[in-house]
Amino acid sequence: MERALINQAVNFINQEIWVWGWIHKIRKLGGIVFIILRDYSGFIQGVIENQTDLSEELSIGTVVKLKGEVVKEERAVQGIELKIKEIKIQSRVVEDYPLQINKKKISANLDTLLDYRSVSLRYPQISAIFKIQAQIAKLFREYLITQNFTEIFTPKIVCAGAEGGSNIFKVEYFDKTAYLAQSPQFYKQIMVGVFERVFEVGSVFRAEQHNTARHLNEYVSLDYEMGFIENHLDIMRLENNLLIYMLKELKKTSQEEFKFFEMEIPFVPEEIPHLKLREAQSILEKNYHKTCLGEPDLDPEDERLICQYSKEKYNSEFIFITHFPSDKRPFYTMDDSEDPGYTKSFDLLFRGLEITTGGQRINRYEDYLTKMKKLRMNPDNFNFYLEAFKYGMPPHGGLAIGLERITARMLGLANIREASLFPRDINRLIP
RNA sequence: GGGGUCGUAGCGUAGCGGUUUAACGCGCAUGCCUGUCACGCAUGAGAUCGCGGGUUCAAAUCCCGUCGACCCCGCCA
Repeated sequence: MERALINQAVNFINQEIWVWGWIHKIRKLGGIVFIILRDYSGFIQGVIENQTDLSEELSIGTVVKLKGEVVKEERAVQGIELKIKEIKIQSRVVEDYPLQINKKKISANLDTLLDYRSVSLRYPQISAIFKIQAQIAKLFREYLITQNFTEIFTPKIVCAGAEGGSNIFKVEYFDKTAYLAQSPQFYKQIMVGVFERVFEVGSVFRAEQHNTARHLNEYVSLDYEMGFIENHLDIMRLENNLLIYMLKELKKTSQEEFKFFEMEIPFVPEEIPHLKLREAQSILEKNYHKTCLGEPDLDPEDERLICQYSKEKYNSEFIFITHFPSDKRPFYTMDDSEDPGYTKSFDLLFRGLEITTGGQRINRYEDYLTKMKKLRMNPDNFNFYLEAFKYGMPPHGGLAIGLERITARMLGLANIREASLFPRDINRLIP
């Protein structure tokens, strides 16, 4: 008994096939029983007539192998139907589902969905989020590989944080203290000295005590870093092209999943507009009466307003903000010699939220020493990192995209936790 | 870390201007139903109203504490 996938059933009209999956829904109408079966490829309606005892032991979630004849049936929504002949139960349900996964609308709060994650992930509307997320990660890899990037895998247990400060998790490492990586920053820069162009898809950890709809304490960072650049605009150009590629491909592969969210797959302009932070701030003052000039960053409301502006003015849901002040960016950020006090760094905002930070990095050993001295950092603590710069490092830069953030914004999810299979936040460690 | 809101059957909610058998929808169980696709109809089970204390003749309802959740802000992807 070979398995047929549900979405292939249409190729077996008037033939008997075995399909394997979960009972998704049962509708008993007396002498006739309709059963919706779910496998990873889709749904099919099965029908039992005259021997309804076949359905007696079935409940929502029962895992079965089903034998039936595929027939054309106009009365069925999909136009085909499976006339069930035999049912082999593989696994029974021990308890009723705490959530109803077969309704058009999900009627549960986020907290409940997360508490019963193994169940809630079986909602077609919820699993679609992660189908799309998998596509986003795949397309990120795929595109960068076409641009001759090499994928790298860097340690997540580290001896020092890239950003420093208190937002770093401590872990016991035998008789030493180690930390969970906040970013692959140091390692991807080191690897520019090897492969010139590298990328990584991996988890990063932030011990910040935040509790918001856009923060997680563990998230997936899509990173890349590349050598021999002119300036930060090269990094932005590549991200622009990456996004064009991603969304073009998503349009081909994920149209079905997007339907659940009633969201348009976003359009990426040939050239995403960019503004210096100060330009953005004076626009906010002029157009929206916000007083923010001189602030070192945009606050969440500013981000929403500037995205609104970008949409209206440039017809772009994406906008780059560049030239953040030197003292608000990490030590490895390159200053812009033509704009003293400001850096060759940028954020990418998408639908009101920052989804990327990047920029050009310092690449000369002496410049690191000068910068670290100025910031009263001890270079001895970063020997493994600085070593790479002693032996020749080209001008380079890179960025990081928050996978959950881009997923959430693309699908219009209100809370970033919805875009994480098993989110880690300030009070959630289970599941 | 600061501010705000909220905890009532498995899930989503109503009741909070004090006195009932704590209500409704979904789900579940039983029965009826041969074209359902939010199937329908009938009957039924299921809640020490987050927890602890207080006020009162009387508390889901008011007060205090506690635990948990959600939203906003700082910080960030």
